[in-house]
Amino acid sequence: MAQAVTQRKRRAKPRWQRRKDERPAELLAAALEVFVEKGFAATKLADVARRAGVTKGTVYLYFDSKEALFKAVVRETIVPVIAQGEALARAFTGSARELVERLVREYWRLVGETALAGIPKLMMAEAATFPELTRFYYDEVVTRGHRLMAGVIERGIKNGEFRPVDVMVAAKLAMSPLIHATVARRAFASCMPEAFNVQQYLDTHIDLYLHGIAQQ
Amino acid sequence: MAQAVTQRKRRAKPRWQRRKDERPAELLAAALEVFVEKGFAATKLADVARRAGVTKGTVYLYFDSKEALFKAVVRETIVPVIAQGEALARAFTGSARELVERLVREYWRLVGETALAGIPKLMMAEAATFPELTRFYYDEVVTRGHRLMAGVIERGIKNGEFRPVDVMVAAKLAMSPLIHATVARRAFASCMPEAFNVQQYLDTHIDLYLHGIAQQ
DNA sequence: GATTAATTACTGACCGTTCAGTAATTAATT
DNA sequence: AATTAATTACTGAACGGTCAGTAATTAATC
Repeated sequence: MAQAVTQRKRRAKPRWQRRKDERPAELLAAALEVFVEKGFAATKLADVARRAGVTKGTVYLYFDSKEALFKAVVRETIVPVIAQGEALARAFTGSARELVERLVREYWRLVGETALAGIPKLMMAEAATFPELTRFYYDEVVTRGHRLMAGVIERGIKNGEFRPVDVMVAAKLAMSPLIHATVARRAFASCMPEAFNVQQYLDTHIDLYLHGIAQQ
Repeated sequence: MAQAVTQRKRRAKPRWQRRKDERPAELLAAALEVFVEKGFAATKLADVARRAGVTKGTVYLYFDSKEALFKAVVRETIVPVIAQGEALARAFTGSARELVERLVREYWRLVGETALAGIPKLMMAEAATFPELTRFYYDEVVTRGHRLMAGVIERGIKNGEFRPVDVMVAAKLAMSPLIHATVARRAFASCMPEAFNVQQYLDTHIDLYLHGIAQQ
């Protein structure tokens, strides 16, 4: 009788569960949150673990160190998005100006307004601490993203939609208001209570940019 | 005789100097460097002190705590620049488009390519840790800067140089490629060995932006 | 020689990392 | 199906290095 309480019935939930397969992803998601919020140095692994529903020790079953966890967060979360953008550009059949607009809005949908928005902030903040990771990020994310946009702009120049400009520089200028907005919005979230209509910001950027680069 | 070596002669330079008046500014300059490079949490006060030519204890003669030092760095280094920009705009007599260009280039000269470039990076990274400082920075730097640029754009719309757009949004879009460049350039400095011609980036931004916002 | 700017030596809290032990799960045996 | 043995995912206490902050001491300047 008294035993019935303590005795493990099928239904009673145990103090913890074994979730070998799910843990890594859960830890990465928790780590992304905390790293973005606090930065690398101020992040406590106990905090990450708690958010993932485990304790500190468990982190070390799946990652060698705090640094390894950090690197895994960056490497495994952001690259897929670039690939997605590249696929979109390949499949697109409309005009260059339509594709520029599409890519800008898609970036916001997939990065700007998701948890991934934290990654650029994190890389800016921690670049000096992790040179090799920074190199990876710069090559596989920044440059690859710029090349993607540069290709579109080149297409637009070739078919007469756009003025002749340095395509790599123009690509950076198409992206930089986006990156800055993703970073700044998080940083100053508490300071812009009502204002900063993101949609308007995106609309105006697309409008000004396409007017600016348009032929004649 | 043996004394003559240890004895303090007039000429022999003392082991350290008392520099009550200069220390604060020297400590702030050193602190800016280290905070920017390492972030708040990873910065060691002993390191800051060493760069300022003193030891850790001295820091506490002039600043209450690490946090107080950090806040002083932000508060005392950046605001003067804004005031300078405002004065420039007031005194300017040319067209709105010339003033936009002038402000963009001036921002780069005074912030982008100086040690001050670290401040925006720092604020993005540490905003969550210092809400009250962030509010200060947002009000006294970000918003004030945007209002400055918005005023110029409004002038341009009124006199027919520019198309009618939301001036605050347009102001943000004039600045965001600059802020992003200041932050990204530091973060990825080691990754862009030769490339990234800043002048070309500025020129193209001004060109595209003014074309984009120009009437007709 | 009095004052105080600066150094030096110290403390205590914090946190990444380790690892012995525990409990959840699976497999083997009856 | 029930019992027991074996496995291993997970816990949490403990260790040790680091560093912000402080107290005691020294020496530069007036």
